[in-house]
Amino acid sequence: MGSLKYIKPTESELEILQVLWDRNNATVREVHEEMSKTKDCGYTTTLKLMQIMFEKGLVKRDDSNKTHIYQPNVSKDKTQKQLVGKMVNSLFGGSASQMVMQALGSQTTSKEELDEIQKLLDNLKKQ
Amino acid sequence: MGSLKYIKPTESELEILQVLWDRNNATVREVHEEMSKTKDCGYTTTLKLMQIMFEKGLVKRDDSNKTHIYQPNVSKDKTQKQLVGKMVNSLFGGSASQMVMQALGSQTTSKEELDEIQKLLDNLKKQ
DNA sequence: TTTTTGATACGAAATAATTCGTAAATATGG
DNA sequence: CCATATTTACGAATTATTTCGTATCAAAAA
Repeated sequence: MGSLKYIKPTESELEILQVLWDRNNATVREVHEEMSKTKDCGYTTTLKLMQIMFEKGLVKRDDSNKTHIYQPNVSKDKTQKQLVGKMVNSLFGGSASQMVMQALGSQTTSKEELDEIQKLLDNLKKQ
Repeated sequence: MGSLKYIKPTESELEILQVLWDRNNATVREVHEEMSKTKDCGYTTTLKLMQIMFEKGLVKRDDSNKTHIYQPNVSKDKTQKQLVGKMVNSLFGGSASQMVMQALGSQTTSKEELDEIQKLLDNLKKQ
């Protein structure tokens, strides 16, 4: 079950996936408009990236119309897990809690968020 | 205060920094031996990488002897913060707790580690 | 001293990632 | 139908990263 190969999205690919995860599906133009807010590159650049992502299997697309509609083909959740795991291993010697502490320590976290984490923690402790 | 520019270490550079953080200082040979355990590349490759890191200011070195001694020139803590922060923003829409939950949910975490996190959580809640 | 060993320097090849220009195809508006 | 807009395809240039070969120098061994 699940896809067998781990394709690590590049930085640009992650930006595109972000948009696709948010909107569930989008055309190249829509993705490009969205990304133009924070990044400056030509339309065909975005197009090319998305074509490559299609070849890699990171996205799927409906090309029954001239204007193709793209969708993510990797889940946000799995991708997050994969990249967090990689970072835990390469930067924190495999200790997730080290990373958690770094994240909680340096970012400001609201009371609601802290409560959520507390709940999760309680669950983990039970097991 | 602190260095003004943010140099994002590449993946290979992070591996090298890892060794330097662990040992505080090391020669190219030592770094290379250590990395050879998990990675297969020639000695001059490691050397070149470390020379580039020196130019970028990621490491410093004592070259008063023929065999140079390298030390990290960026702190582990700051680098972790920087990269975690980047990941929180690019993958978790800026929510650190989202990332924390992902990290705790997918990795197995020992009772000791959970207790540590609990302590940190208690502290954060007090404020 | 001569040879061998181990180190740095450095150019450049190999690979990966990003960027763009141009051509061809299809739709849209006059 | 024709002109214009929009889109995809695709080759290729650019930039970043990783890799290695070779020259050179200095220390240690013979």
